[in-house]
Amino acid sequence: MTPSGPQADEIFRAIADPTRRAILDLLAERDLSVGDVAERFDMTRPAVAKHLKVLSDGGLIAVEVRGRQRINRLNAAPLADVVGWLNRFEGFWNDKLNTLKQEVERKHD
Amino acid sequence: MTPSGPQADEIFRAIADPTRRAILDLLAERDLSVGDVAERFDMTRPAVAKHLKVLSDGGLIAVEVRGRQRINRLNAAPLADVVGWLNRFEGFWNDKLNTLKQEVERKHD
DNA sequence: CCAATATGAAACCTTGTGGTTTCTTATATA
DNA sequence: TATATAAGAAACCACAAGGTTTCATATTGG
Repeated sequence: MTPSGPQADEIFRAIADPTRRAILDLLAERDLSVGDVAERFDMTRPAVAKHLKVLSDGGLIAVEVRGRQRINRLNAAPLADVVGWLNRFEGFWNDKLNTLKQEVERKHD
Repeated sequence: MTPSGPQADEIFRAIADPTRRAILDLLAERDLSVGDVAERFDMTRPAVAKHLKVLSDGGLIAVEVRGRQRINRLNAAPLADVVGWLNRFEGFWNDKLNTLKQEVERKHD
């Protein structure tokens, strides 16, 4: 059972693209207008605007219209779905880490 | 700064597709051959095989050749990269959760 | 050895995705 | 009010992605 609904797909899709992950990283530091974001990437503003749209579709950013510019603000809450999905694998990499730890400890005897 | 290297992209890409996430969910329960996996989806075996390839490229499954069948085993370790990337947003949704908690507590007064 | 089985591989199709350019619209400001 | 600026919208393009069908190959079991 994968996270609920069509929303999850949009979130996973949103973070699948490296540019979009980088945008989220930027917005984690400060709110930025579309143009501000576009300035920091080697691509045109419309391209960046599309990425912002995808992020918005995933609910990962909120857009505040301020005069003629749109300020994009990070909304990390939906990422909790990703964390939730990852949680079910925690046992697996804990097992791995435990195995590793045990091996290290055995070598230290 | 997004997770390091081209590997991260492959991991994020691998988990972006709902079918592939479902496959990982399956493999979390037991190891399965290609055919075993394909049986549980409404698509042809080659299609499933391609998904398994993507998962393998991301290092998320290990394939053990056993006679004429390939047994796919989950390897969740690379998902730690995703967790690592998500960690930087922890402050954000903790803030959110805290806000929520405070509101609930205020209402309970 | 022969037939069935499990899979890989290649060719192909349709749609989605990430990007561009160009044009329009709305808001600030000199 | 005329002009700069910020952004949305639409048309277009190349390539990646997800799927199919068909064929080839290796192993297993009678």
